[in-house]
Amino acid sequence: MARKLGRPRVGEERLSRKQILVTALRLIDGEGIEAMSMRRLAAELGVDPMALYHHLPNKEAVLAGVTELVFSELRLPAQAEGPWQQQVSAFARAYRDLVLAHPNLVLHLITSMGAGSPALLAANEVLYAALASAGLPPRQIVQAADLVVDYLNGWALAAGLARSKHPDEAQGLAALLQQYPTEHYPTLSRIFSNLGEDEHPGGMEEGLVLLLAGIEAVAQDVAGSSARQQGGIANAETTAHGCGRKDGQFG
Amino acid sequence: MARKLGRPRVGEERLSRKQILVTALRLIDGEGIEAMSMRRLAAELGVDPMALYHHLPNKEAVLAGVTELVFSELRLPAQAEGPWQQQVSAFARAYRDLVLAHPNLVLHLITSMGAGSPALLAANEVLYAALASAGLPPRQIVQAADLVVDYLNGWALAAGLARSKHPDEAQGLAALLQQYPTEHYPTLSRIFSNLGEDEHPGGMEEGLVLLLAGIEAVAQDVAGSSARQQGGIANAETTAHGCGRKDGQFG
DNA sequence: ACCTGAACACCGTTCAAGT
DNA sequence: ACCTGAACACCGTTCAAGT
Repeated sequence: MARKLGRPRVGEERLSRKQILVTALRLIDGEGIEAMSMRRLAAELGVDPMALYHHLPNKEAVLAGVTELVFSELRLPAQAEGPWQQQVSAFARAYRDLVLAHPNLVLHLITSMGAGSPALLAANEVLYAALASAGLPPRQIVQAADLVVDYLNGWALAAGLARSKHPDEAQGLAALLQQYPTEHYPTLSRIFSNLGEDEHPGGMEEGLVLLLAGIEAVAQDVAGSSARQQGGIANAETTAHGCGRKDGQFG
Repeated sequence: MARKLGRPRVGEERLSRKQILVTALRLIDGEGIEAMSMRRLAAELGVDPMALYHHLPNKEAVLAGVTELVFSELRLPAQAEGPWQQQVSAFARAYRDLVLAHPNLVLHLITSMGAGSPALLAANEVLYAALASAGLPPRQIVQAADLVVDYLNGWALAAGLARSKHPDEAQGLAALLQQYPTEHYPTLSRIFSNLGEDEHPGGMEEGLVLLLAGIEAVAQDVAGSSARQQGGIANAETTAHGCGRKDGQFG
């Protein structure tokens, strides 16, 4: 706070990349993603806006750095402990906790799942190892991992948005439905009226269990007949659907 | 193009809400979401920027209107035709086609799935009707629908981003992996090296099939023993996992 | 009613200048 | 090297004025 101008002496630099990112994250967590402007961030640090550009090339880099910072906090489970379903569940919980700790960053978190930071590759290593221990062949491992990641991102999006918006805006389907006569959307009306008040699911586990059951069905299918040609989940479709039709519009 | 000033005569208004939204969508599809500024949009319409505010209250309303416009194009399948798995698949394909037709809008599409436009309630009506015809009780219908929607949004996000970014940026996990020695991420390296070049899944159907298998497992479970207490997917966990442990950290 | 134009309070970023 | 300050080219939006 003392010095006002000029180059600081060695050891007393006022800024660092890390410090900028930590402050940016605090700003985002506290006031939302739109509050994080370069000028506002600089003000928060008590510094000229342009000083930031000596540590990070642009705003996009700041947001990428913040996202990387958060991902580095991912508390991955120890590998290969317990049944593969529990490994996947533990992975999912770690990701969920990360998102719920920083709901205002959710859009950046989920859009960065495909990026290449080491923290992310480490996370994928854990997920793939869990699925590999289920006995799936490579192609199905990738399919199952994509399924898990896509689901987690979709769930995180919904949960993050619900947390970062004002509670009055976060209307569920049930609430929206009450603005219309019941005969307008008969199935929705029937289902939600037959649902207890506190019976709404909403958690991540419920969906994950269904999803694991689906993966397991394929795993058993593969184990039961390892000599099927070209393997693949097309077999699962036949098995699971009970009707072998492969839709022509697909793909 | 002829008149320059003042109030237009009746019947020759230069602007309409619909026209603004259509132009905004064209701009987004053609040049990306960040190209859609109020000033740019006005220029595209050959009009003063402030003219827009007589038809829409602010930029957020423009984006919401564009999103609603796109959702109104959702080509929902006819209800209750064929087995429920095909109904869900048809619903999923309709949503996928919508996203792939407007990849630059993907973030707004997936964040609006929870909003309350009539088009969206109609879509949910179809999805819930399909799941209801699977014989699931209300609570599991909601769980399964959430699962499907979350997965579709997660998939749409990944697919939309891949399409709207430059192809060189859209690196898959396999490409990123090659920057590291194989012993760094042994499972990932093993799996992707055992995967044929054109064997990468990536489509929406593969995951959906796994997911439907999981729902079906629960549906059979419910049908097979309808007298189980409080029903619910906890049963599916026991059945599917083959290990009755309910993780304490869950929830 | 509908469009205009100036103005306000913001942005991200470049560039030349300070120490 | 690191920070500053003015400047540029944008934003979204308000407000008073035109017809």
